[in-house]
Amino acid sequence: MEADHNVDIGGAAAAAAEGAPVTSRWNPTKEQISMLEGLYMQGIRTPSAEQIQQITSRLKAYGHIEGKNVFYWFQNHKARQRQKQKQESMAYINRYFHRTPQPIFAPNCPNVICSPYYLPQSDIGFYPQYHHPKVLLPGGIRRRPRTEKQEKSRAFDDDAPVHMAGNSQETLPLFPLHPTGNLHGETGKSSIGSSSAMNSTNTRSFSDQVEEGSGDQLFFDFFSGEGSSESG
Amino acid sequence: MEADHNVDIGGAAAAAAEGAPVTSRWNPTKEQISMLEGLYMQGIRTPSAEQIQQITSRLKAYGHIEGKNVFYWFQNHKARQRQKQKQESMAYINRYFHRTPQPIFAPNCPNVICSPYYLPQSDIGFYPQYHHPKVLLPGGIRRRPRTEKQEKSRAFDDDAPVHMAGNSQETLPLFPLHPTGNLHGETGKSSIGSSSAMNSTNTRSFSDQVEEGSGDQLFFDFFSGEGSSESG
DNA sequence: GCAAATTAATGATTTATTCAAG
DNA sequence: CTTGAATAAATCATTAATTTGC
Repeated sequence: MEADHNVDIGGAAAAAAEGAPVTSRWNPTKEQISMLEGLYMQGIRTPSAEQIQQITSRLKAYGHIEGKNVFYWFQNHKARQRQKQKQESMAYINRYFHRTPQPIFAPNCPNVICSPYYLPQSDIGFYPQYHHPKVLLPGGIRRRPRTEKQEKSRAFDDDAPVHMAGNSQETLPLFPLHPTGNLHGETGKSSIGSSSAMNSTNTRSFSDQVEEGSGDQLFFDFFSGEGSSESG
Repeated sequence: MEADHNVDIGGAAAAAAEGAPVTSRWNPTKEQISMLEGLYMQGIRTPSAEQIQQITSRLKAYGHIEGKNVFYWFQNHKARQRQKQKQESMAYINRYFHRTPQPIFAPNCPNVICSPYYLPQSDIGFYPQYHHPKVLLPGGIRRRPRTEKQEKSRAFDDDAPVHMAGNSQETLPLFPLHPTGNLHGETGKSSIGSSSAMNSTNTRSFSDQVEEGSGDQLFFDFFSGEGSSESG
């Protein structure tokens, strides 16, 4: 229970109120990036919810940040590192093919490029998370050593939020989760305020979502219909 | 700590108490599926957080269900419907090619298969959500009308859960969101009492969160190091 | 008829793509 | 061009159907 009073519970909202550029998207500070990279280098690839929370909490000291940002950062960083690696591999292999008389998959297994920059030195691969070296061939070979049994993966927490009743100091960012759901439309910006959405005009523009207006109509209508005559 | 009153308010927990197979994964009831399908047929493709919450609340009357289940259901259903349609389209085209002397793309535009099983009868395609016929050619044509401007899409709910403080009656499930991360882990475990679990025996099979053992070690170690001597 | 073995569905995760802000 | 954010596709894993042998 530290005096985290400044918890800018809602950086965006606060910023808006201040007149700042309502940062529509997270802008990581140097420190934040450093720390994130450090964590990544330590082998953290897909932080668990707990970890995300902790990371977020820590990083909040260096600027506004939410769980989702951490989540996305790792997601993107991982993907892009892999991408980079893939490209390099490809280049390497290409060069290899163009230069040498293809040893027909020599015993050396030249295709195992592993570790563009963070590979374990030898066997110290005991990261809490999974860190499969994962060769990443240019375009074929789809590895899937995940069939082990899966540590158990970290899934949702169910719908738990409700636990923390009145402690307002923390406001655990809960972090985003899910790719598409989302909230209440434009007001969203203010987010934290706890959410809400006082009016949610309508996000219907590009993808799906029914307009909240008539949408809900339909939505509820359906329920009314089914709800009453169902059970059979 | 807890007296294990097993508030079986949750389906899983209750089932466990009863002797049922601790269902490690959601098992929708007939009613739930019917309603979900109805909603889908109404055009709902990617329900917003609010919608998910409402749907979940309603469906709870027919059995245990959580926001994430609803979320996933739509995700999967959408994907699989599309998949199915694609296959059918392919089959159709294949047959077409094998039978007739390819009219060189006749004026009829035979490639527009649209609607394997739920197409509008003639022009009544005014679903609130997008209903792009979206031909779905076997393997090309990647539509992307999403380039509109994006109202801002409905993203996560940020850290919204905190809203309802002590009202234990509803406990709006906030809904899961996110594909992989998950949320506030620790406390989460006990979540609402709905699921989870009093002792973690049941859901833990796949649930989430590492046991925070060595993993956190590293994690914190880093922060200690960076955190203390970082700042610059 | 029932239980073990298979197969088919489908819930849940992860990875790859895509979009757009800075 | 970089990269945070969002969505879709691919995959994995568990549960319900279904089949098979007794």
